[in-house]
Amino acid sequence: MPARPLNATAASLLGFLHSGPKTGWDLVATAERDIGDFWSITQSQVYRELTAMAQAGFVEAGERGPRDRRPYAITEAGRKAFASWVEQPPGPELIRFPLLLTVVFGAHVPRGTLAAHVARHRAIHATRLAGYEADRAAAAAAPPGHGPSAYAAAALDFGLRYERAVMDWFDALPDEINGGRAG
Amino acid sequence: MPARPLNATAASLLGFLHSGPKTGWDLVATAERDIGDFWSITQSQVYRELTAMAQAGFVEAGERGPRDRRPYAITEAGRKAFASWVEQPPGPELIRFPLLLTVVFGAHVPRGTLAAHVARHRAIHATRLAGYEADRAAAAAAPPGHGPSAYAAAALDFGLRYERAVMDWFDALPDEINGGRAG
DNA sequence: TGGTACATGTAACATGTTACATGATTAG
DNA sequence: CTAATCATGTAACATGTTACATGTACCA
Repeated sequence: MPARPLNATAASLLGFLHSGPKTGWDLVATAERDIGDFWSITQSQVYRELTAMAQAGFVEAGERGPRDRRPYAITEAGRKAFASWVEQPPGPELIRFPLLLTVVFGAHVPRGTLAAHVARHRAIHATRLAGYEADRAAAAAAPPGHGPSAYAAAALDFGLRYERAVMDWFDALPDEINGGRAG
Repeated sequence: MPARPLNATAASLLGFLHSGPKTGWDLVATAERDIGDFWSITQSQVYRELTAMAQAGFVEAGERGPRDRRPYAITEAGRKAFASWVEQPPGPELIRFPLLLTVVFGAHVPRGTLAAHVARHRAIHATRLAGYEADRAAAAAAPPGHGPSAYAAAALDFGLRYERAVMDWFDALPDEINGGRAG
């Protein structure tokens, strides 16, 4: 129980547990929905962190319910750990964009290949942007007080602006990268 | 020598080696400069990958020079491995933005703390954006044929658009997140 | 002659990914 | 009855991070 400082993944699980006990499964779904666009977490990690945090006394497992559901609740120690995590300055953001790697090494990539990769990703981003726009429209249409919080809205706004920037970038790409039809 | 498919980090080292032999140290510096903004690599990893790729026959170590410099050259097998890596569709991009985590859990974060974190990151991004803008200006001023390649320019353009989007996002943040002066 | 930048490497550990094993419950 | 979904968990491995140990060459 050496109370090592939390990592961001563990901290976000504690964050979600502030609104009541949740099972590992619930946490996976919640994380995917609420922070998945800028902080991905796998199921495997969730169970691992939950076990470790139970050890450390930051969460407590409840009785198993139907289908073996096992709810975890945040403890006082967990709240404290979260509170002190939150005081630490957040680390720098990390972007890993494999497509850009391919672009940078474009001189060593067959033209058609590069163009195909670019086109594929452009389509993915177009879909994602459309999804965010739908989310925003839904949020705007929600009855007052029932839409997402300002915090969730800010996260969505980030996603929206990011995806728009990416689309603009795709659209500004020169033919060498974007247009080539030759092999 | 089971010719496992390359990971993106190893592949980018091979990418850099296309322009001639380099030492681990050189590769760290090159990677930092050319792809560091969207693909970070540590020194430790470079030496590890280099050792593994030498084992696999993708690179060959040359004679040690002054200061124990040990240049690695890409081999034919290495070129092939790179070529087939490049044909694989690039994976999805990964963004890990700890500040956004703090924002999403804003309801459980003291107002002043949140505002301070936001302000700190805004400053960081402002600096980074200014740096990119200077890079672009320098590139534009370079004598014809001596500026960065279209590929490098595309990568810079991404960085520029990304940072602008982030700044716009900061500027659009509501007072609850941005403005709070109270604890 | 002393500090800084260069240069390689290892060890230990943290985090993330993939794949699998197992079983319960629900809906059609 | 059976397929899909819910649900937990483990194992093995890949990748990334941090810290340290060691020594060289250059410059003031």
